[in-house]
Amino acid sequence: MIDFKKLKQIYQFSRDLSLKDIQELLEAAQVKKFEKKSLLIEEGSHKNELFLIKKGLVRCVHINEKGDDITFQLIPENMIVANFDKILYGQQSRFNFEAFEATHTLSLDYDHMQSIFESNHKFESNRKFFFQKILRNLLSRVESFVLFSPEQRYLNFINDFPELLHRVPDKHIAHVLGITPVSLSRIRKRIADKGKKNK
Amino acid sequence: MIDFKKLKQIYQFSRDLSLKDIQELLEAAQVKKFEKKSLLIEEGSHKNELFLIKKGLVRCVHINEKGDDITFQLIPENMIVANFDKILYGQQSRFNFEAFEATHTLSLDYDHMQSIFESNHKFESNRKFFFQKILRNLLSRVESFVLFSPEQRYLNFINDFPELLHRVPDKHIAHVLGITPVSLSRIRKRIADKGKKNK
DNA sequence: GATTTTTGTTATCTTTTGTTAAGTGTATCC
DNA sequence: GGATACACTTAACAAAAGATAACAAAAATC
Repeated sequence: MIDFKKLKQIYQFSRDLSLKDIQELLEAAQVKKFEKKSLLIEEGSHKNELFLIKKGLVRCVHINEKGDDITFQLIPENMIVANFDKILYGQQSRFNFEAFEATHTLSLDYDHMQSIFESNHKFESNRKFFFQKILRNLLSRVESFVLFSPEQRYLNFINDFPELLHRVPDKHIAHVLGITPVSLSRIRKRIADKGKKNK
Repeated sequence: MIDFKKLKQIYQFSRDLSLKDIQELLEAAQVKKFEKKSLLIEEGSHKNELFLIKKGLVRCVHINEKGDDITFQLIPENMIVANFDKILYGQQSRFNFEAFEATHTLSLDYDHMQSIFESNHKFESNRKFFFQKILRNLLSRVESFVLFSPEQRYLNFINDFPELLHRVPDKHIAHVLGITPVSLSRIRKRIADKGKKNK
């Protein structure tokens, strides 16, 4: 029997496909839900699974040698969770991927996805969709670090992900921006003071 | 008649292919050479061309609103020059890609490459090769910004691209690392002083 | 609802960075 | 080879950031 909920989710993921075309994806993809604080992928894992976040929020966390918990990335709806260490280097994950909110995902094995992409050209647009999402995100982050100051970087973040401000403590956002929480607090104050001046 | 030089270069690019398989790539790819200081892609361009650097070095440069020349990336041998703005967003390039040394490339139109990849599964490994190169580079840069200090970032750079130190002025390296040339000079001094202490 | 934990701000002190400018050595170019 | 341009270092000052600690507000937990 067809799982209509899953079907609907896949449709959102890939609108260009015919019902017949998505048969394969339908069989491969799984709807997976995670409770808050549970791990999608844990440090040391060799999991090759991809997750498209349908609802919720995932925090990609690295524990450094001091034992500090550093948020490497925040992954909200319509972004992709992937074990880069495994996919790019065949190594175990150096990160925990933690459900920061109750999270619904569409999950797919990376190798399986690749073989589907290879065997059926109809999925070409999906392949592009997938890699574009990842590339855009990484590139814009590198740009923000090279071309902008921390303050400008924060303003860009507010602009790009306004909802996240209310869903995530500032300290996590600070780490994503490559600064300390205390420093972010001061930046926020500076921005607020500028706002006052202009009145 | 077969261009053996080009053939040899393509072989390096994709060792897994049979002679027959690379026929298509051979027709599509072009060996292009650039004089020092000439532009592979210029700001404002909608060029969709990819360049695999076979010899030489390309500097990806952004001119900011102050008129400062900021090196966004250094692209040496076996790395790929791509007009991200065009490929990811369909927009004109915000960067100049300048041959910093006399540079030999293997060039391929992006759309053409995609269609070749789509039409022949034998090129699957090439596709992976291509995207892996780009993803690894971007990801490691984001990591270096989020997880490491400027000093550690510089040490990592030395480790990853030791040759570049002697081929590129420090000021360009500083920009790639997201710091100013003056600051890099101080970091270098600090590292040198630490080395002395430990004697 | 009281207690505990987490979060954000602020203060202090130290370190680092940005900025600007000056000085020095090295390449480069008629 | 003399003039010019460029690269790097250093200095001086201001601005910003890191580290740490203290405190208050907010959130989570029981």
